[in-house]
Amino acid sequence: TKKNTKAAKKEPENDEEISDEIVSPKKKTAKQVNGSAEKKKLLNSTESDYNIDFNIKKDFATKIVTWNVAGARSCLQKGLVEYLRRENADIICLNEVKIGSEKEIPKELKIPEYYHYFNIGKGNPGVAIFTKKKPIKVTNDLPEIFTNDNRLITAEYEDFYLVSCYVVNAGQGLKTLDKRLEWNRVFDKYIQELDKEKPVIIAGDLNVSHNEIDLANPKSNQRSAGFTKEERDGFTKLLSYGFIDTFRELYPKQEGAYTFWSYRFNARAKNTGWRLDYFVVSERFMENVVDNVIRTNILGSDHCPLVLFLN
Amino acid sequence: TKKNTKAAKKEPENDEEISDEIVSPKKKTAKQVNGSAEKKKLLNSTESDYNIDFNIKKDFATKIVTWNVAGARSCLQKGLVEYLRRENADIICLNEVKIGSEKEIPKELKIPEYYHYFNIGKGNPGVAIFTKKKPIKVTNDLPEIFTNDNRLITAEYEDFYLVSCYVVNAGQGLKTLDKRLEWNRVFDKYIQELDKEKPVIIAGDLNVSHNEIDLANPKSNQRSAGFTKEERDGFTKLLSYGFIDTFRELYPKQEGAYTFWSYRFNARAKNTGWRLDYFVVSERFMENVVDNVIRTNILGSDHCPLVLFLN
DNA sequence: CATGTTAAG
DNA sequence: CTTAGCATG
Repeated sequence: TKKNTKAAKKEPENDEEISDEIVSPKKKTAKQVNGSAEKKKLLNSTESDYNIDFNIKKDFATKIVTWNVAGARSCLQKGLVEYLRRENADIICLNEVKIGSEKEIPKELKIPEYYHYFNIGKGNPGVAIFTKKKPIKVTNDLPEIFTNDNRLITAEYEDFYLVSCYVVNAGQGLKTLDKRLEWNRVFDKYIQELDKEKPVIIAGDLNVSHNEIDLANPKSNQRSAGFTKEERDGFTKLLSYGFIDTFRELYPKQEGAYTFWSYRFNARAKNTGWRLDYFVVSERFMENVVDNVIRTNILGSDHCPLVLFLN
Repeated sequence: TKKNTKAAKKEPENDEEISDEIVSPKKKTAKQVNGSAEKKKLLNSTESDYNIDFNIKKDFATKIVTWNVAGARSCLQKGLVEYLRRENADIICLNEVKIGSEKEIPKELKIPEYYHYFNIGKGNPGVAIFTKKKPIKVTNDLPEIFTNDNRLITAEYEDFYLVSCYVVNAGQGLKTLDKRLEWNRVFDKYIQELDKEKPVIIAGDLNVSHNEIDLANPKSNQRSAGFTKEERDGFTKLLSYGFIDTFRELYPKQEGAYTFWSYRFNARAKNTGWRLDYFVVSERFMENVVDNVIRTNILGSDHCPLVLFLN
């Protein structure tokens, strides 16, 4: 095992130089200046974040990051690329990129050293995978249904399938709970099919907090999207097919560990959050999992990134 | 003739103190304004703007300002109130305030010392009049048609009617030219009715450049909204009923005098503008007009303010 | 290119 | 509260 010391790859899709600048100072109007001042002071880092793996004691060979960026173009202005460069993961899974077409993808997002796969479409959440190693195969969305939802990318590697996804949100007043449950059925079936061939790593925003420990206000959210019995049971069912929620496996009693905080009500400062983003892996793959870290203080979205360390 | 030396009014709708920092509550003559050393430097002012009436040689009793603010809440962030306090007009006409309801009006907009009249509605341009002297009567919109368009306010004073309006834009591809021409018909009729009783001052964005001298690129805009033959003839027709375009009357040969510049193409820096905003007055009232100044370097909107000085 | 609006989260 | 989309200018 080595400590993330891969040789520099040749640039696969982009021949730009990597800029030393932190943020390219895009011209702004007077009104934007206020906002940008806050963004500018490296937006999403603290000193302790700088050595980003300072708390990872064990060796690891592979690092995977997943982040619901809630609009990649906005997140870009808040330091997305600088964070990703610092994280230097082998595989980057982004969701809710909210980019409607290929030609709207800012070129800065296509970080050199990575192959870039986007599954995007107008009005849809959109997901992306950036990967240093070229996958054997990459496919978009589910095979039967929701095939134009731009919610899921499957990347097949030598030793596993990586399924990065943004699961259907049950919506205000649970108005899309039915669609969500239909998604669960098709998704579970799809995952099980993959699992017959190779271990599966599911990464992304599963839009559910599994248990009371996974959100700040379980009592008042019994009928809120993300904590209904139906959604929670759906997550239990997924695990029952032979999968493990890596974070909870590693930190079974850890309270206050969330990955999402509403932009409203100053929720992040008060840590009134939800754990909605996960790495879920095939049981037999758990032995390869070294750690799963929630990057709580990386800003730029209403979600924070999660990192999975593999040996 | 007095020099803008009205007795201090009692505060009509708001009991806040008027800050000495911005404008002394005591009225000043134009000369005193010139001599006073105000400290607050505004985002949208230049040194020569600071003594805002420096170029008005004659005495005046009344000052009226009209400004298409292109969103009053945005303009507020860019110094709208500071400018208005500095201008210290007797009557302020704002259009395109783009505020959908009374409760969305920021309280800072309700400048003490003025009575405030808003004609606003969801999705409509919206207009407002602030006035130090309470009008005899204030009415909204045209009497027959477009009565819910929130485009026009009529304030009746002792000596004149003031009609502040935002005229229908003929639209991209002239798709609302018909509506515009229908507006012209009803508007002309309305103005003529008022003119039978008292002189009329029309103030606002008339959404037309009358002649080639009134825009930077007349040749290429023959079929653009604001410079079609139909709209130009409409303006000629309005004048034919006995009205005068005060700016052109005072400065018949002045080129490059515009009141609007597209936000696009760096138009303002290049002065590729249009004269779309006017004071148009009854012929018999012209003797009361001292000057009409275009405040070219007041920023905050894609239009600039216009000031009418009356004796 | 900017504003306010909407729908989604 | 924030984003991206849209319609209007």
